[in-house]
Amino acid sequence: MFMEEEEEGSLPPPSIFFNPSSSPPLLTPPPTTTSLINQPTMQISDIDWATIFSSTSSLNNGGAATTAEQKPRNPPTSHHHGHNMMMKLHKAKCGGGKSSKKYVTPRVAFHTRSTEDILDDGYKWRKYGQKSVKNSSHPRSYYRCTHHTCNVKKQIQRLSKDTSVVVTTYEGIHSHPCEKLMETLTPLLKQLQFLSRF
DNA sequence: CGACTTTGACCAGCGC
DNA sequence: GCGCTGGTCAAAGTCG
Repeated sequence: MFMEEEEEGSLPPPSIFFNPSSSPPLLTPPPTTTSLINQPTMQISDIDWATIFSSTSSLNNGGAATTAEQKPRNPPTSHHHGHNMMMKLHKAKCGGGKSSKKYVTPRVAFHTRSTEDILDDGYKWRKYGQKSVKNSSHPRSYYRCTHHTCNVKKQIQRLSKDTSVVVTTYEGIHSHPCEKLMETLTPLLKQLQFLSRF
C-alpha cells in the first residue's frame, strides 16, 4: 500500500488515497483524468468531491476511521494563520514543528495525470515552502489555504517514476465554503428555489 | 503596495 | 549522540 509515497520521500500516508490523475478540480478541471488509488481510473466529473471532503471530516470527528497508518498531527489552531511569530512561540513551547504530529488530521491524496503542477481545486492557496525529497528528482511544494480562519495544507509532488503524475495531498478540513463552488452553485440554488414554488 | 513566490536556514523526529 | 530527513519559517524578491 502507498508504495508511491514511500518512494517519493516517505510522504506520510493519507487517510484517503486517490489514484491517478487529477487534483480535486471542482470547477475548472485541467485536461486530466482522476481515479481513486487502487481503483479503476475515472473521469474527474465522476468524482463526488463533496463526499470525499465530508468523509475526511467524519474521519476527523469520528475517530473510528483513524488508522495506524495515520500519523498524529496537531489540531488546527488559530496560531497557524497569519501569526508566524505566534507559530514560532508555539513551536518553542511545544517542542517544535515535528511535535505537530501528535494529533490526527485527516489526509487525502490524489494522483493526477497532468502537465500542470498547480491544479485548480476551487480554493486559494499560498505556497510556504519547497523541498527536494529523498528518492525523488522533483521537489515537494507546500501550500496553505489563504482563508484566514482555515488551516488546511496541501503538498504537491511529482512521481519520480512517472513524472506525468502529480501527487496532491490535502491535510485538514476547510472551515469555509469553496468560493468558486459557491459562485457556481448560488445561481443554481436560486433557480431551484424558484422552480420549487411550482 | 499588498499578495504571493522563492529559497536558505532552522528545528525536531527518527534510525543507527 | 550524530547525521539524515521532512516540515516550516521568514527575509528578500517578484508580480499585478
